[in-house]
Amino acid sequence: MSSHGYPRSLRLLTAGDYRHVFDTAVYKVHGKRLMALATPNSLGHPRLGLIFSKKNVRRAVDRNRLKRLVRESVRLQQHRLPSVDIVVLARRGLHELDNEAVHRQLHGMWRRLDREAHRQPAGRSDVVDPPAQASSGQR
RNA sequence: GGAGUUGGCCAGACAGUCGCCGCUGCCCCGGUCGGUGGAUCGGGGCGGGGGAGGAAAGUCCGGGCUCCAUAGGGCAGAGUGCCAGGUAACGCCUGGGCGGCGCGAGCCGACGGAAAGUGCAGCAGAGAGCAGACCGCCUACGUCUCCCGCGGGAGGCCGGUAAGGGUGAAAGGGUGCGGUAAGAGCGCACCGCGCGCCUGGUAACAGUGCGUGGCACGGUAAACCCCACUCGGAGCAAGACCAAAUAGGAACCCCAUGGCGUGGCCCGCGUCGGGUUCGGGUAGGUUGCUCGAGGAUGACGGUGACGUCGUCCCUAGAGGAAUGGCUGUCCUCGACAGAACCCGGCUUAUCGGCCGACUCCCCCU
Repeated sequence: MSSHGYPRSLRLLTAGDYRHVFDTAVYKVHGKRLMALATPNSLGHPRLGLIFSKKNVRRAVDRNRLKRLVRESVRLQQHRLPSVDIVVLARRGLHELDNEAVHRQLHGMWRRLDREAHRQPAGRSDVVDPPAQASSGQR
């Protein structure tokens, strides 16, 4: 369990998972040309979803590169992150940043997210719903 | 050696480390079946091996595949457009013809029809379509006036003339001689052109070939149009299968002194018909999904595109979407750019490097 792998369980998989994060969105963290929405889950580890639209990042090569960077960052720092579902959104102009800059942005965002999660420990009803059931309730 | 044309190939390399997605070997755990050793499904660990492109792009053509439609034919619409071949097919490729560019190797061309019809052509210009007299040239014919040595001369009228100037993208063959008042295919020679024949060629087409016609039938068909040929529609979010929860439906059975839930049971409380089966079907999952008009190589046929046969090889298959992050070393300091059902093309983007043919120029022998 001390590994730094990136198995399927660390990802948001279904449209329902994404919907849940957007609907609740307890935490909101901004970086340079990046934004992350997050909401607590009861799984004991974070999960990541990515939304990099063609409108904001024009070329497929850049989209692939940037998504890899975000995943890599989450993979390496998964044990320092709180138990939340995160959706990272790209803003326009993100492709102009190089790998090092993106890594720095993400590092800072995770720290802020962690701090926020500790400041307002969401012990309310949000945590109780597992996202799988939340997705079914949205019809 | 320099300049250039053309065909093909490569797409930073290596090492360490941490990951991702298929495949595969062994081991472990769990479910089901079977039953000690097996089968199957799911998960995990440790090994092995594979993992973007020449354009993966634009989605501009052509197919395969899938579903829908379809007796046959026509119209409309769209597309293609020198000829022959190649191909599953094409708007692609090969060879040939014609025209243009280049000293050349080569390159470029929507390259059918304007003697079916309709239409269009700014400005300039006298005139632009069965043409036209602005300048110029001529005044022979007919006629009038004048002069004079009846011949002749000057001028006018009626005119003649497309050789020259000028306009234009384009002015109704060219050169020369004859001819004439001046001219003119008016006549002739040569060149060119049209038509018919002949010859060569599968054909497009070509020919110091033969005959014939004085000779435009102007341009535009990426204007309508005519002619010939081709084309049913939609797309992998195609399509197929499995299928929770909730609501609703159908059939059958049971019972309303009841059934169901709660509970070990009774009372109680809550609730109302209950149970079984079936089909449709949402979320979700599986499949379609990579062995194919496939590559490599050899032989044979063909000018070639390509075809036939033999041998060998298996080379991404994701799906919120893998093919990467970090570190180090080196060099020539790395462009354009990321598969999404699969092929054949075209077009566009692109740092550079390598190899093979060929052309021109210069130098040496």
